[in-house]
Parts: sequence; structure tokens; C-alpha cells
Amino acid sequence: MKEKIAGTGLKVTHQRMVIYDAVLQMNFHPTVEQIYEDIQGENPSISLGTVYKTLETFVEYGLIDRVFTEEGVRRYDPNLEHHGHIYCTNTREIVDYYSEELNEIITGFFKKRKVNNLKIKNITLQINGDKIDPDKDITIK
Amino acid sequence: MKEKIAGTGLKVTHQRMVIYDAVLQMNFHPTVEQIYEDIQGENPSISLGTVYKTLETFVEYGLIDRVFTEEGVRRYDPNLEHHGHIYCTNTREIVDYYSEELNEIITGFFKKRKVNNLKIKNITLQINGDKIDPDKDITIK
DNA sequence: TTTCAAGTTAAGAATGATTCCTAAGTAATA
DNA sequence: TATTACTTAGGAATCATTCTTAACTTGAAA
Repeated sequence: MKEKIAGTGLKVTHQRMVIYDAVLQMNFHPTVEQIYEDIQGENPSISLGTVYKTLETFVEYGLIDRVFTEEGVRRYDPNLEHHGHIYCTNTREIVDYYSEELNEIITGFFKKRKVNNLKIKNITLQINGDKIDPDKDITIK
Repeated sequence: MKEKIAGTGLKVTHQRMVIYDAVLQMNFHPTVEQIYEDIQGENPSISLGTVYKTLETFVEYGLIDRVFTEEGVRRYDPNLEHHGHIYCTNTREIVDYYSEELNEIITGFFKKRKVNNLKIKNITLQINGDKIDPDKDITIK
């Protein structure tokens, strides 16, 4: 983990390691506030401003991604692997969805088309739906 | 336009007509602030709080949609037709993208799969890329 | 090991985004 | 025209994020 941060050229500070580790373990696309509260117990001197600043620095250096939401609040994703998101409107959860097959289909679709005035970086899916049993996992096979 | 609002069961107030008309004409997924500034000249007595409340009421009653962004600010879309969004990282624009064909491909893909514990409502594309010439349109043929 | 420069952070203030409150206004019905 | 339930203005309050500056610390060089 230390190497991950160092590998970007950033200085490896205690605060950055704590925040990065917290984000890696929170696999539910947390807000800044959730991350701050998660680390507060063991690290009461890390300030909220530092958490805000550090997360945006991680995004800028490619360590994590922001998550698209319609909420008006920032959320973060440590998972840099190409994937889509399932937005559960009833439980407010955001769940990762992977499909190499569908990714290839969509990529192929756009390769066949003439794209003018746009350099495509990546294409992902936003899947909106309602979770049926909040206590069980969502699976798509 | 009046009928659209009335058709939802909402009272047709002057403020609602002004705000709805403004949103219909702003085809760039505006923020609340942008909508408020747009109507201020001709309607200085409509308050910012009213704009916030009215837009969320329109979403609740199915007149407009919220737009997914990673910004931490609310944006709105009057276009209810099923479509995806092209997010231009360099110009910060959000452009609508339609493809009935791709929509059918994706819908078909999920129909063939076993989806557990999720009732899918809709699936949209999130296309991230860089606009090449900011003054020209993006087209995908 | 020590030094030091450059980058980082704490703390709280400031700013921006959104929600709440209440008295006053008004759309729509009778 | 009267009435009522819903809506709104205006500004306060709350929440989300950024800024400022003095103090701290990382990491490279000596």
C-alpha cells in the first residue's frame, strides 16, 4: 500500500496511508464524511479538510476514482478495474458490476462507428433498479 | 407546457411554469444556480429556495430527471427519452447520446442473464472522453 | 545522523450547495 | 366571491467543500 502511494510520486505521509487504507476497505463507495468517521477513532487528529484534500489528490494521481451519482455529494471508488455500477434506488446502495463480455460488445459497437470530435476514454454502464432482499447480494449470471 | 404540469396533478403556479420552461430550453444539464440565474432577469421575485424545491418536485412527479455527475452538485435533464450521456472531461460538458440499436443490444444481454435480487428499471451508458474541438458538435454514426 | 527545503497538514474560517421555517400568497374548487 | 389546502419568499440554518496560514514532516543531500 505504501508502494502504491510512493509509486505515484506523492510523499508517503501517515495521513495518506490511513485514508488510502480506509478507502480500500470501504467497498461501498463512501462519502468523505463516512471515510472521516471511519478513521476518527484511531486517528482523531486527522482533520476533515485533510480528508477532503487527500481524496482529491488520490483521484488526481490515479489511485482512486470518483463515483457518478445524482446526489450532490462526492463518493469514491478504490476499484480501478473497468466496471459499471448498479444503483439501488430503494436501498441507496451502489454495487459494482463487471462483465468483460458486455464490455467487449459495447467497445466493438463504438469501434464500428464513426465518432466525430470526441476521443473516448472509457464507457461504463449505469444500471438503475430496486434491490429485492436488502440482506442478500445482487448477482447477474 | 401548462398541461404537462397539470397532467401530473400538481398545481400550476406561475413559478412552476417559469422554472419548467427554463429547464426545457437549457439543453446542457444545468445546475440549480444556472437555472436560477436564467430566470432572475424576467422573474426577480422567484427565490432560490423555490427553485431548489420546485426542481425536486418535478423529479418526484416525473417531469424531469436528475443527471449523474461526479461533481457534488445537482444537475437536471428535461429529456425523459431513454439516452446515455457523454461526459467531456476537458470541457466539462454533458452531451446526450441516443442509440436504439445499442439499447436493444444491452437490454437483450441482460434478458439472457439470470439477474438475482435486483429488479432492473433502466440501463444507461456513461461515456467518458475528451472533446476535440470545443466549438463543434460531437457525433457518433 | 543531521540538516533543510519543499511539500503537507491542522484548525478553523470562509464559501458554496441545499434544506428548513413560517407568515403570507394563491390556485383551484365550490 | 369565499374558502382551503397547497405553494412560495425570504432569510436563517445546515451540510459539503475550499481556503488560509502557521506549524509539521518527508525525504534527499551532506
